[in-house]
Amino acid sequence: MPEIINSNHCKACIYKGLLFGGLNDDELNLLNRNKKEMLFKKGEIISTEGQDIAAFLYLKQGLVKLYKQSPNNKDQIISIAKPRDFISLLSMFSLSTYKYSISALEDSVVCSLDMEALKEVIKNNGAFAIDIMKKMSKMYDDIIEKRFEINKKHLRGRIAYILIFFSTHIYQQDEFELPISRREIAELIEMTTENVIRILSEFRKDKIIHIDGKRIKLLDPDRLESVCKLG
Amino acid sequence: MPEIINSNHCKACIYKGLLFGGLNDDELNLLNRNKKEMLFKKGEIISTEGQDIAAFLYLKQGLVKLYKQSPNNKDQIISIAKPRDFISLLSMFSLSTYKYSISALEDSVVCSLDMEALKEVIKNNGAFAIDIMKKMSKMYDDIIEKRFEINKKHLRGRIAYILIFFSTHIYQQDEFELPISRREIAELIEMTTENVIRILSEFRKDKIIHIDGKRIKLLDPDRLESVCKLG
DNA sequence: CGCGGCTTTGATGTTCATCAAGTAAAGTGG
DNA sequence: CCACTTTACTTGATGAACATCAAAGCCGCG
Repeated sequence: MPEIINSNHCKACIYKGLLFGGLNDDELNLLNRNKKEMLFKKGEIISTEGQDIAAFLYLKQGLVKLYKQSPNNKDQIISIAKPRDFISLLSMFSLSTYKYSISALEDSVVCSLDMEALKEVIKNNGAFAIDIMKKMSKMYDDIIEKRFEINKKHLRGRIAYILIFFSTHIYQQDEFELPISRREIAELIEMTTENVIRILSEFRKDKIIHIDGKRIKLLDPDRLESVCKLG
Repeated sequence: MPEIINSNHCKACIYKGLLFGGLNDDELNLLNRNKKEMLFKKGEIISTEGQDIAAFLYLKQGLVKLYKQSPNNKDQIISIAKPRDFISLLSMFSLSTYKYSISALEDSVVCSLDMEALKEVIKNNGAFAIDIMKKMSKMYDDIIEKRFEINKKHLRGRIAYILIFFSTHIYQQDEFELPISRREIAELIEMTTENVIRILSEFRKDKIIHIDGKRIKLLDPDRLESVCKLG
């Protein structure tokens, strides 16, 4: 169960400019009315596919995964979302239920707005509607493009890709703690857990990376980059 | 070069209800002003990725493919669109240029609306904005879901899938003319041309289908269905 | 007529999933 | 706190699935 935490009025939110910069006071008041800010502990589920959509969510802090559940314990991770991402955007206009599940990979702070209120604002503010569409479109395009990129690559290229992804886009550091298990890596880049491990070991033997459990250090980012491109 | 053909006023369009049912006369007049209806011959390119987005397109007749071009002659087909599909929806809110290329697989009639006019209508009509979002969201979700489904399958399953797709969703018949080459099938379901041919031949030998060039007849749809599920 | 694109089949080798088996780490209940 | 169970991680061996290479026939088009 997430902990509800105190929060500012939307008007004073530091993230307002992300999407709500063009709204007037009335609109912000409407959004603020049923607003909640919640802290999800690592591992907690934020929403489950099939559930009724009640809230529009965005991530203020932490890291989450969007995924589809599969029967035989083989989930499919669609995407990793980071702070400032609108994590319920993909389900927003589905027929009433969430298309994907979301869970916290790290302790995460999520801001939750009432979906009906948001739709009300969209209806009355066309410029805002277009902003939402742009965000939605970009998020979808990124997912599709990433999928194709990953599928084109061989396994070594995929692992390189995902290491660069975490290093460059998530942590902005050469050394970091992997937020997901080997198995989740497999679910994200469509291969088996065994091969994730095998190839990480190869990279270690080749002195491209250093591994200590979940702690990864990129020793030779250039070579990793070239494996990503060519593999 | 497409041929411009005469067309009704939007108000009288038989496809109005698809998306424009809730618009008033002023809005329909605005959309109608720069409207064009065009006939593209089989093989003609309707739009190219990277081009400036000027028009909102929908397909009245025919069949088209949406695809991404790749350097070494290996395109990636994203999706096949059929009449009543809004084929420029995916690019609509990208930063000014088309994300995908579109070309005609069969002689196709495309209705082209001025994109700026359409955005104007969106801005002033929130309910319409939401309708567009729903359509957009569904189109993207379908693409993503289809991608995952295809990638999970073995090659035989993929071929079965695509045969069922054409038979059920496009032609509604057991016998039909494939609108795309073996190579395009490969580009659509991510395998090599040789294997497309090989597996079609296997299906022929197994008496699951009958092949005469591009003409396909499903002899045993049930078995095909089960190959699709299990393969 | 010849050239290029599409189709077809066979042979070959690579990539990868699967199976098996074992160690380490982490949660669970008495 | 320790025995117990489960889950995560790791490595090797094996075979299946698949891409690649090669060669040839076919057809339409300039």
